[in-house]
Amino acid sequence: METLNAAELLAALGHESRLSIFRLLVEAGPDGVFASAIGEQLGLPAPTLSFHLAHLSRVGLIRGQKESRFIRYSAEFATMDELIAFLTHNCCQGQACLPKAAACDTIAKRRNPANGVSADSAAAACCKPDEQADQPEQ
Amino acid sequence: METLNAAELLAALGHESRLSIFRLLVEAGPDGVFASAIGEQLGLPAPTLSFHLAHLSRVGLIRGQKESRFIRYSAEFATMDELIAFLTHNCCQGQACLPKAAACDTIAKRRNPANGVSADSAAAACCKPDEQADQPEQ
DNA sequence: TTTATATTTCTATAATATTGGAACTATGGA
DNA sequence: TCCATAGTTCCAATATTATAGAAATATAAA
Repeated sequence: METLNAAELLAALGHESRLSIFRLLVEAGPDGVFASAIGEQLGLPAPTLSFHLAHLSRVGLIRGQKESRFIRYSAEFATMDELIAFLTHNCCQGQACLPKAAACDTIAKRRNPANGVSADSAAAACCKPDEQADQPEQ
Repeated sequence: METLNAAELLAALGHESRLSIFRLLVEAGPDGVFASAIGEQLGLPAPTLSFHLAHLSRVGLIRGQKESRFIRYSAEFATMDELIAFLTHNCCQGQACLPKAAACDTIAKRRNPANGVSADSAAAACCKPDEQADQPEQ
């Protein structure tokens, strides 16, 4: 992911209504939520909601799937994943940047086909060396 | 972290120049970089750079430490950490939301005082159940 | 004390984003 | 067909943000 692209994603999330929408969809999971339900839960007028949904869709953070009269929106987890990877990539030149972060030894299992995606996420916004070839620039 | 606060952080990062500054500081590590060096590397006029540094400082993503005539800026890793935690918190109601993410079993070591902060970071922007009491709302 | 350097503040301008009412389109049910 | 509902697009007012020159401040070196 390039800086410009990452900045677009971050800017899309950098608005209270859009962040609320995205978080709602992240918590909802892959099944997503109908647009009308989002608007109801967040109390947004339809045109405003539509504007923000379009913005989030345009940058690829959510996706809408039409179902008869409704549109079911869901989070694009892969995009969020890439964004977080960008933010934390090559932190501190791959050195342990936090005093306590001595045990940076679980990287190998990241995206290991054997166990899929590991569960640690926000653990350390740091310490992800380059040598592991984990999408250094895709 | 509240939604409004997280949105402010994301908005701060949602600008190409500021994101470049922040990434530069993340890669630089805890020692940070002098403001002048940042401006040189990114080719930003001094007032523009100052404007963006002030913005990032205000929201707490970076910190500036004066050293004689210079100011040494460094990333606030803890803030980035909290932001990523907010983004990924309670994803998919704590269920595995990605087909492959069956092995969500390494959460317990998150922030374990024994090994400090674990190395996995961008691994899965998902699957962080609530039950672990890992800052659900601080 | 003068000068150079690092950085900020002031300022005006330009560009961009947000908002929601009104009107429109699409779909399904009566 | 007619109506209700879900959602979008249009539009204009408003608000916010970014930009960089010029001037100001602070520090150190000559």
